Amino acid sequence: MTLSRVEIERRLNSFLDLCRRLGFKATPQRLEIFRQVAQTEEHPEADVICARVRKRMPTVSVDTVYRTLAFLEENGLIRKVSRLHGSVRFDANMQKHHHFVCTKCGGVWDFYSEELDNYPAPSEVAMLGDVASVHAELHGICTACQTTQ
Amino acid sequence: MTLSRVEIERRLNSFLDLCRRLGFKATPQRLEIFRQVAQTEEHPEADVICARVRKRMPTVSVDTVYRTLAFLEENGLIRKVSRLHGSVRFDANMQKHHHFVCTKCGGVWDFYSEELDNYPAPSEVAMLGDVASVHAELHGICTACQTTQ
DNA sequence: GTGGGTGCAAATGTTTTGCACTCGG
DNA sequence: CCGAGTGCAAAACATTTGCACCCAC
Repeated sequence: MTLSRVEIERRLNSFLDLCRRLGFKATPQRLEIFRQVAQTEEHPEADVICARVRKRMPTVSVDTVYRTLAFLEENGLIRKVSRLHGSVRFDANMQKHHHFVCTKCGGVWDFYSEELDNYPAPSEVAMLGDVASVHAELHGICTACQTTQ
Repeated sequence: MTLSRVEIERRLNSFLDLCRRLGFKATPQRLEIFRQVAQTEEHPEADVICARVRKRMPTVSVDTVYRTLAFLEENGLIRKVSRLHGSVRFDANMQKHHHFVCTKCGGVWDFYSEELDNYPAPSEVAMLGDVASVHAELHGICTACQTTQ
């Protein structure tokens, strides 16, 4: 699936819509930063986004980029593609396994699933490359956090 | 699955084995750092590991912890459970989707799979909590990196 | 006009690096 | 012994914050 002009347009409109609905300011900086994320499928990092934005708007500061990305994420326009609550963790379990992550407390539990280990990649993926391993992350609320309300 | 004394023992032995086989030094620092990762299932972050190591060996420096974790990872004793190739990336695709990650160039591609979206969590997981979403990451080598050798 | 947003600079937190010293094999 | 490994301090990053100024509404 390639990103169509129509889809990019739709995304930009949903940004303008959000601002209109909730009274946020649709500043040129915000629009440009969002455009740089919305018009690509390559999941760029913050510094890459910053560099691209600055090509068109050289005065935009790094912190505006970070603040805007946080703003866009809070309002559901973009997603941070990071795993396990954002920080690097270490695991001495070298068996094939998957993770259940509690989105409330950040706790992580291992679980095993041959079904996931042997998940046959769709042809779509076969065209992209050879799959060597599968790792799934299930997000939800753990029982402890459910009872603690 | 809880971590048994036997399993911890096995892990520590595989560390000593590695050092013996490949001529690395089994220093007390390395052993203690590895023990802290090997004896828990909670996937601790670097600073947590550092703090725990220092309880028993107060003089261990932060950089030794980082260097040792890197050393252990390079030699397949632990895994870094981290974000897509180490850095936080952003994605404006808000549909349910999954990622194919090239372990060579770090490229990330989206793909869709209803099968994964609707993956029924095993009872093991149902006991841990309620699953709200599934995200799979397939790792492999992309076609471009395969041809570039 | 005015408050939400921005830019700057400085602070913070995390990971890496250079170098001299140490100690495990 | 002697070179791999460590400790220290400083550097290199990435991200956040305080504050004065500005411009979208």
